Amino acid sequence: MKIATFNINGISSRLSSLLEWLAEASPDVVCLQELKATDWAFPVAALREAGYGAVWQGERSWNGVAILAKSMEPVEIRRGLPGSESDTQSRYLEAAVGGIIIGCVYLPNGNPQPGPKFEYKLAWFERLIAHARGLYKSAHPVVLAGDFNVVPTDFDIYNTRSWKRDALLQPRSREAFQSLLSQGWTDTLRTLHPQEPMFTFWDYFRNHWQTNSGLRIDHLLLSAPLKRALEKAEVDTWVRGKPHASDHAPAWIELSDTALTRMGRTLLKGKAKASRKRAAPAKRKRSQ
DNA sequence: ATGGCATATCCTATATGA
Repeated sequence: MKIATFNINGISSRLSSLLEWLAEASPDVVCLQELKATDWAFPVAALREAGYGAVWQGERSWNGVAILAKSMEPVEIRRGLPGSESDTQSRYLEAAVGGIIIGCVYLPNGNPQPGPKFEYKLAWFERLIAHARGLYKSAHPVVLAGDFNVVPTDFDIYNTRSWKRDALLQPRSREAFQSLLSQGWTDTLRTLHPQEPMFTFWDYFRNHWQTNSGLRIDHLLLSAPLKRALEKAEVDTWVRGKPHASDHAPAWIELSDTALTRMGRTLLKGKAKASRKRAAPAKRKRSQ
């Protein structure tokens, strides 16, 4: 199973390149961020024609997240994080696809910092960390994928010189990301490529794409049951090189289907065992 | 400290992104 994340930077003006990438890469699941479109402007018909079911949470002008699934309809679990009912920004969407929980994340950018936008970023991050803890502990197979707007280390950027003051590199942003990982999540791109930067974003300025001056800010994280299934983690950099491209490239992982099948059986067994355990004391009580 | 570019919208201007 191939799972991807792609900050599309405007789905309306990028629809043709999205369809081209879907046809070429054929991912099973896609997390999209920065739709920059209202719910009713989401191109559900074009995506269905391309073979993808979708759930989405749009917003006028900014933000917006979606989860696509090949030949399936993702089953929506939640939109928005717990504890942010008054937050109107569309930044988190969660759905089940083929027995896996997919969390699509668009973390606030946080610039300029310091300031209220940076505080909003950190507060949002705390809510994500709290929700992720529950997901991880649930022992479900979970993938958290999206634009986290954090450059985890200096190795994840071409050069820190002009970015030192940026919200993406601040110690507090990095601490929050490490705190999330410390729950046990696997940072897939870094785990499978410890020696390569693996950039996912190149800004539109100063020929940064042409000089490969990028940042790694799009991440795919795995919960414990999926770790053994991880086979590949890559970035489709060719998409960034196309004319009229998003400033992000799609990043994706490949999970072994045989490992997923095995994992499914183990999880079912575990559930059966757990329900027997729950049933056992009740029986004893009744017989007493 | 600013700008370089790109997207969106209440569009000969402004907010936001990272």
